[in-house]
Amino acid sequence: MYNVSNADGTVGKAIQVLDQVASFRRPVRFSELLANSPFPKPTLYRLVQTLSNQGMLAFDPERQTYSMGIRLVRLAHSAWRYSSLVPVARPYIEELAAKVGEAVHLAQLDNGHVLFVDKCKATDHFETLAQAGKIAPGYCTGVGKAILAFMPEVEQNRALDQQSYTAYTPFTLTNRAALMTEIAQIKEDGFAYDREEHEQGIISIACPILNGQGRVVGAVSIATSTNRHTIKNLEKQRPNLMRSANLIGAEAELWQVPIWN
Amino acid sequence: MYNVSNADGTVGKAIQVLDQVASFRRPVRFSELLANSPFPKPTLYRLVQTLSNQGMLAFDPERQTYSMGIRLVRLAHSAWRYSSLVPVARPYIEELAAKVGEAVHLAQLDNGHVLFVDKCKATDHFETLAQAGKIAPGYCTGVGKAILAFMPEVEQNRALDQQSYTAYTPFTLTNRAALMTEIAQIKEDGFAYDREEHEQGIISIACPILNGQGRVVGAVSIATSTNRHTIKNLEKQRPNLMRSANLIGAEAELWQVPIWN
DNA sequence: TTTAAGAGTCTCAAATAATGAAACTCGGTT
DNA sequence: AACCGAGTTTCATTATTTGAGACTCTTAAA
Repeated sequence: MYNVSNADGTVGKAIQVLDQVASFRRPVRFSELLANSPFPKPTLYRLVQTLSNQGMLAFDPERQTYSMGIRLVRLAHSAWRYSSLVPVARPYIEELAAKVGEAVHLAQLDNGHVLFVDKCKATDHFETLAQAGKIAPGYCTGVGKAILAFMPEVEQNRALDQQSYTAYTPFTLTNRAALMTEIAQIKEDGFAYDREEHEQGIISIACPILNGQGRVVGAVSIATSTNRHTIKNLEKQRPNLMRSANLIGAEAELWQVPIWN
Repeated sequence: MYNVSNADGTVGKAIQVLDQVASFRRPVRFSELLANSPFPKPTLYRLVQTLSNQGMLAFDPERQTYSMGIRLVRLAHSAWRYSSLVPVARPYIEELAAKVGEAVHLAQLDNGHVLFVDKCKATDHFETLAQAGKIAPGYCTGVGKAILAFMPEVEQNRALDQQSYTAYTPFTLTNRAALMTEIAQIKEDGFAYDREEHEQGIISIACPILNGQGRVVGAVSIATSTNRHTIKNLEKQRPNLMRSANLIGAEAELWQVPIWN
């Protein structure tokens, strides 16, 4: 797990600023950044300048706002294309999506965050991009819970503490204790369910992807709506889902083992 | 246009390293990086360490290789979602794709590079892995030439020098002079064509997206295959394409004007 | 087994870049 | 005219970065 807390040097600080800008999810003024920044004014100012120079941030001189730079998209393309689970998992999740006729999600870990990295819908193919890189809440999604359940205990504890436990729906687990019970069950069972916990009407079944050392590297899920299916129905997909997860895990093993977590 | 050449401080160097790792398009060893690095061994070493700590690079201890870190995907999501042309252009390119029944591409500039940022297919499952963030060659794609043609002269000159002029197909324009002639034509005409210059059998018509100040901020194209259409056919789409480009340009204006170039 | 070579890691004094309090500029108020 | 807040710049101080070289460890050859 990488270490965000003790910023290593200037580079660490710069990345911290990137994170901060990203957290606003909109163009943001310097003073807004300054207000929640640990850095003194000139320091922050220079960081933002440097990042803008480099295209990691984009400065709008008209409105005097900063937003995330387009250069990140170029860099991330490489990450996504060559060093995520995606290149390995693509064929398997496509196959799975075709077989079950429902949306299949692929997620992996980034510093305790569950990150959607790919998505295949049986019919349409293009919401994918909109979703790649999106953060999935760990405590109320199928992939999130599957990954959490199989994380090493120390990291799991840390991750459990970091969850917001916001009640998105009446079914959301809204405290750590409830989630821990659920997670124990998932670990025993090998599968996680999202019972409309994140969005009303949306359910899913998820399975962790383990590498050869039994370390969790991600999760796959089949998502559908309550109009079309029930949890009972989804359970029938367990063999298919597990098979895909195992194949991905096995191949990820052979292929590469970056430290994602 | 941001300034990559004169690295600003440590942060600039770190980003330079990110670019270098990205350029390999595969996991890369420290010594490989060192071989083409302007930095002395310990300096490069510490930079990769820091970047790995921060999740901007991923280190595989098994193989001792570095690849792009998954954290970039998370950061880029914000860029893509909140500060690219995509959120503004999405509805228009979807509409256009539906209307013409062909693939529609959206590209914008990143430091002289033409970057695909979105793509809508009408229906089909053509083999197109996620393209977002992919660099399009400027000199042999529709969107590339459209953008190049409308760039301010100084930047255009620089960009023209940076092209590789590799002959992907027999139709590729393989030198600056040929491209300049073409570009003059495009500027007059308002439209650019890709006549199988990048890939045999693939043609497209592209139109620049101009903001209120007449500055080019991106381009839209309709791409198809020679099996289905001819350039003559594509010409009929000029009104549709132009209308979409204008709408996007107008809205981008109102919305935000980050410096992308 | 020894020696050599190469890749990766670490050290430490010197060089440099980052720091931040304070001061300045520039619109827009009061 | 004085004030205010946001953004920018200055400059002496401080802390980080730097990189030649030395060290370790693994692998390969003698």
